[in-house]
Amino acid sequence: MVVQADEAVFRPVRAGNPFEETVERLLQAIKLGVVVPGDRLPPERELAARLNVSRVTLREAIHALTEAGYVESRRGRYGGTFVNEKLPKPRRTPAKRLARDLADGLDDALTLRFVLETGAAEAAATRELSDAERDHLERCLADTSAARLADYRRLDSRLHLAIAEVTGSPSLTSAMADVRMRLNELLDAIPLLERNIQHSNEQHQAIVTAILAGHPDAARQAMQEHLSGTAVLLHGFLA
Amino acid sequence: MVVQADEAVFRPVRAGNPFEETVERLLQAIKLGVVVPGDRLPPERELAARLNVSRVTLREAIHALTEAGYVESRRGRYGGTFVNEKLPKPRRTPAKRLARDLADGLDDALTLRFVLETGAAEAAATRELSDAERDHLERCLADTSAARLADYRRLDSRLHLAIAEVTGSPSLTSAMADVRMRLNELLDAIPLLERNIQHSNEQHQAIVTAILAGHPDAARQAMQEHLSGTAVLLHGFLA
DNA sequence: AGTCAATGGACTGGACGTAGACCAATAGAC
DNA sequence: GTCTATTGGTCTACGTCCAGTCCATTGACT
Repeated sequence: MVVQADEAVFRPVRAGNPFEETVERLLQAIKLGVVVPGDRLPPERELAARLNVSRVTLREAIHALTEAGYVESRRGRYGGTFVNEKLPKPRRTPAKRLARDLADGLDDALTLRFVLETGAAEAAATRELSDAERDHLERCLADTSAARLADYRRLDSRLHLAIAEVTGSPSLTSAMADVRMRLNELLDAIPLLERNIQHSNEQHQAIVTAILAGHPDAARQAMQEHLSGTAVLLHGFLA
Repeated sequence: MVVQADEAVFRPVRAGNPFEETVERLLQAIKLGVVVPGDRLPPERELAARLNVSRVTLREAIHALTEAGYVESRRGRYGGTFVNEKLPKPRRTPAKRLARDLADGLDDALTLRFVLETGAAEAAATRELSDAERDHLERCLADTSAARLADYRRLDSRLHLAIAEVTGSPSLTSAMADVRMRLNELLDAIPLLERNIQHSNEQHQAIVTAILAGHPDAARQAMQEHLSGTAVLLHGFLA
């Protein structure tokens, strides 16, 4: 039984090379809706510094995303790298890959997500929120409600991330972003239905209302119900 | 308000160089009680593979820990790298460093810890536990209760980690190990009192009992009370 | 006493990542 | 129209890290 803690502590120090990690991060920003189509990424020099990567490596990552159709770069003053208006469709992950992920860590990811998201909802409802934070939450909620089917996953992620943001804990936000990326890959394999969206929107409303009203228990409860939906969906489709 | 999510997503891809990260990981294993004095670390070749680091880099890290007095290496078959019986005292972090950490991320770390640990306690109580897992939990609880003052922090960490382990989610365990390392540095600056320990042990007992009985709400509640103790302690001493 | 498998210790060539300087283009300011 | 600050694009010299190989040592087993 020392085994399990070993696994956690002696896990890889770094997942891949800096290039791959950087690509993953930029994809995270796009797929989780942190930067939306039309947005400009920070200048290469600044972004490289923030990611703690050399400019060369960052440029290679950007180049890869350009080839994949996610971004476009323009030179000159007031130039920069911009997120495309038309994002490429997520390609369906091969079934073999899904099966591996399933055996590997579906329950792991779902457990962690449950803990992080219900905890974030509770923590957000506990805190005293500024006006800007309240506006931000409501804006994200409205955006998600109005989202078309193609944009739904992205704006839904953005809303959940916004809840993490208003806890005031960047580490919590990062952790949630990471686990969401892991799950989104699996979710992309599952069809998104109109009535699921409607139900989802109602739950979002309940969650945000509880947070803004400062009701931690209600917020946690609402988030818990919301998450159980996708959890059974994933288990149903993949198990 | 896009700022906060930016910070989370565009955070550094890697904290330091592989050498530093590796040292940090090995220290984590020792300081959180995953490996105890007298234990042998996995062979260099295996450990390097698991950490995804070259053997050279791992050896440099081990060398650093040897110099610092944490481990000792012996050659030959049945040799290896062993954790010293007498561990070096954690050196008091300079007040300036503490002040920085305080401003930087005390609330961040405390929020994340709260979310992870209460969530872990709840998740552990929700799961069906194997006999081995129940034994492991009780063993860790007993070890902590019997701990002498000098060993308390380490065995306490080990117990909390054990709770994460029995959730069955390695990612959750890793996340808890990381945030605990961040907080332990601060806790080392605070004197440990006998009566705090006694109180702590009673709370541990309540938490483990609730988990073994399969009472998620009680487990969460007990953990919440347990954590609030050190939270106010830290705020009191550092704020 | 001898054997041998497992382990730490040491070396080398090559790939990858970095830092820093410099070039090229662009759009607004004047 | 010209200037100029800002941004992406390119190149070079240097460090770090890695994969692979071989050596040195040890202690249990025969």
